[in-house]
Amino acid sequence: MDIKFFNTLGREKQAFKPIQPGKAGLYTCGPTVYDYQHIGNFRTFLFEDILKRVLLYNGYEVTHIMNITDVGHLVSDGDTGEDKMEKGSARTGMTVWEISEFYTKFFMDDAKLLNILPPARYTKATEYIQEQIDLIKCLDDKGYAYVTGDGVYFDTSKLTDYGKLARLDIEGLEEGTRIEFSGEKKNKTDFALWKFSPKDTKRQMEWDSPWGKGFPGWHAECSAMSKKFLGDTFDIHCGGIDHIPVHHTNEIAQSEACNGKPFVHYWLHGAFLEEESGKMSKSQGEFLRLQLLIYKGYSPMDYRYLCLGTHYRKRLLFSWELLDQSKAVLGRLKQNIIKFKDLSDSSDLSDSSDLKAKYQNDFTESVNDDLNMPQALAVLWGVVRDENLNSKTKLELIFDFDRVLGLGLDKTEEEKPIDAPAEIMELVNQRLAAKKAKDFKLADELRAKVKDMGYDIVDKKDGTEVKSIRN
RNA sequence: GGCGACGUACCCAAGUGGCUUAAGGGGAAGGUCUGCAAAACCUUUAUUCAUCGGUUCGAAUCCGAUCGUCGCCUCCA
Repeated sequence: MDIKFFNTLGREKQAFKPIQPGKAGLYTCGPTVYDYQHIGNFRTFLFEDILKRVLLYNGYEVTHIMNITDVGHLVSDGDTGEDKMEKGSARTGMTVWEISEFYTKFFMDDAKLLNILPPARYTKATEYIQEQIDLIKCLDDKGYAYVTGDGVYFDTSKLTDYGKLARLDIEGLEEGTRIEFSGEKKNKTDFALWKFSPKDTKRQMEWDSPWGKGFPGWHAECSAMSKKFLGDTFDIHCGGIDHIPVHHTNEIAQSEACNGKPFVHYWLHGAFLEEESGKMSKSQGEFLRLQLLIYKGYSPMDYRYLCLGTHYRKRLLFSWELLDQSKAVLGRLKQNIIKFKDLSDSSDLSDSSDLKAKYQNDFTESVNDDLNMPQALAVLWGVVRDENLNSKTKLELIFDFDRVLGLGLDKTEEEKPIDAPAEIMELVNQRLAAKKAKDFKLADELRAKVKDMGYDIVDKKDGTEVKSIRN
């Protein structure tokens, strides 16, 4: 079955045709490790994870590269040479290298909690400086670069199709410009390939280059590292929707100018997670981290399910109410799985392999249609509710679907009754006695009392269980 | 100023010309079970897709206008 992707290049759904049969090269723009990643960042990483899982589900061998940007993102265009890493260093008192390590670790921990499959390789920008210099040299040799007082720039007027990905209206851009250009750039869209270290300050991160001491511009890394690990031309490149007009546009310019070949066949971009006040942004102070959700009693999987509920190209408005909904749904799904597990031994219905195949087909059709996860979830619920499927088959289908959903459903286990403190158990036993004596008034009072102390009493057929109340 | 996206029930959301006089989930209401709860299960919950006009045998889906919301053009997932 074909997989269809909405290709930003062309703005239409296209059937995926890999360069090498059965294989897919995938490059996804990773985090800039100058701060924590917020759940909005992770929405994009989750979308990319789903994409990769869909390719794997279809039997592709996926080579996935994700960069870690630990240098080179300038705070603003007219800045003083400080980049985000150096700025973070000044803020925290750590060296830039310590900062990089610190936030990279937090990023990877959160990614793991969200059940995001790790890439074949994480590539740190600072570990591939030579490759970036080689790229810039290549552009310089071919006449695409020029040197100014503060760096080496790419001359975008040398390309006839600059901005094709974003469908940039260069003239409109010029007219509507809100920022003043003080530098020596020849064109508004020209961008830095290499920035020189400021003369009066010693940067923590700087390298020698044929043009002078400094650091690479923030687009160079992706072009250089994708070339190294995936080749001049590869299959799929992803990122947030915000990367279309600048970062990805410039990557294309660099790579295609140097290599003389098309850079990427399919560009996929994820829409933003927004709050009531607009999009989540690190530069606007407070932001939501996964750890905060966990602190508030939500599971990382609750958030993953939340993201699954909306198509990746549609913007998503985050709210706690929405997260509550997701938590409720996932809880119900797991309850069902536990029920099916109990029933699956006593094969309640004869198998219906035709029906199973139909569901499998429906699911594949949904995820292969530009990652239509809301549709895929509807198929999942169809399986859960279908009276003509036996429990064993339902479980097989659910776990099969979870290879794409990544909700860790195969690890679903009944919440173990916990060992409550003795004082709680004492009250629980008193209630049980009251219940047996049919003194329900006292029993209910005792249950309320226990609840106030943070525990739930649940009566089961074969006894009473105590659970701690989270949140 | 330029570029672009979006507006489907109380909430989230799929569907983008006839298979759908609109999937799925949450919530709510009623029911089964239980001393009662909780959980689970069953039933019900949009003649209607921002508004107005047009195209068509046929539109939520195409075209136009209007209103509204938002993003980008500056670092950004």
